[in-house]
Amino acid sequence: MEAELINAELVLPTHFSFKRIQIYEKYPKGQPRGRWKHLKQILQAENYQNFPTDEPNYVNIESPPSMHPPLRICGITGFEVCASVEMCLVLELADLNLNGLKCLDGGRVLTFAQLKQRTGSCFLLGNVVPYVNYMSRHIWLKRNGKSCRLRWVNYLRPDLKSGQITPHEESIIVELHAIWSTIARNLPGRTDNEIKNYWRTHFKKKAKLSPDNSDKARTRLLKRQQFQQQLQRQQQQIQHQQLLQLNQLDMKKIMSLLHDENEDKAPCTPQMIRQEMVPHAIYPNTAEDHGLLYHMFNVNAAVPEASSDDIIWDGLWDLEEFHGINPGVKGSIVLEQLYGGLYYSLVGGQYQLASF
DNA sequence: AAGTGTTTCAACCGCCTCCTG
DNA sequence: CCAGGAGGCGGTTGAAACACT
Repeated sequence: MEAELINAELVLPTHFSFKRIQIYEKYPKGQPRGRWKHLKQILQAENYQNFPTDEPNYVNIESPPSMHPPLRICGITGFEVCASVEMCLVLELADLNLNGLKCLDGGRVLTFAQLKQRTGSCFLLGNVVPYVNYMSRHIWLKRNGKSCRLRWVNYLRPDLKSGQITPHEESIIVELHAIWSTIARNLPGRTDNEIKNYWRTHFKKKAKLSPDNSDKARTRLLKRQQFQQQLQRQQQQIQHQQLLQLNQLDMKKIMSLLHDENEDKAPCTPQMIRQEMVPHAIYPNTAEDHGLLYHMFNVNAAVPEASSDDIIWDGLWDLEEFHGINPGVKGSIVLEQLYGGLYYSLVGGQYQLASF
């Protein structure tokens, strides 16, 4: 195994820059400018090609977010990393050992794209610790988990929205500018980096040209505060209504689960309830999951494309700020909202259902 | 076609907070 | 309580892409 690993390293360069892949072709003699492809175009094209296993390209140098052992909750699925079924599945499929030093796919380096193909989902890759460690240690040494994660979040995430910023999105950016992460949370599929860049490109120059006197600044601040207060009020109202509905709908199921727990004498953890009630991996930043969860809250209602409802709906995901809950544990937050007045408390090593 | 200025945007940097052991 | 690490966040950089002459 080790010998084959060394062979793979000889084939592959020691380090890839995310940006400089075509640098040697820059402005060749006799070639017109303007023929360079945007990185997005390169990626798109490569997605439809079958590269040899050990041939590096823009697709297979992707890395999923780092998932180091101290992190208990998967940043992608919201589930506990150790308890993840997907983890076992991926490890089995990728034929990895836990040290991450075993060469993949019968001695050849398995690319990210191939792993993605095998598992069938990008979501599962959030848990492939050995794969990331292997890659970072042996091939792309100058990338750490943080830079890979950043690339995933800002660029590779499957639920990222492409295309122009819509007027609706623009209005939110204008209202809330300079708090990029908040804006990003309110605009599904957009990253804070993208919004930041958009602001700098489209508005900063204008702001410089027209002198921003104190009155204007004050008005904007006031407007911003009003907007946030309005948002908060709407969120609270909607949350209250939804919780009332859900309490009625789900109480039976919760009681039956608790009943089962007593029957089987097995501990009923939040994860089990979560799996029972919400069989899909909850990661509400995808359009699909937004749709799913929207229907959970709004039976018989259509998912809005991009309306003021987006703000209200997305605001639900910011509720951890109100409750002071760990922002990484989104799956749990959903459940705490779902069950309204009910929550789980850890008493004497056992989870107990209680009410607020 | 070639040169030059401008815009776009992926990635990096450094500080901060939070979590874990 | 403390130290160390991971991740969040806003500011910044600089190469690629684009626009204009």
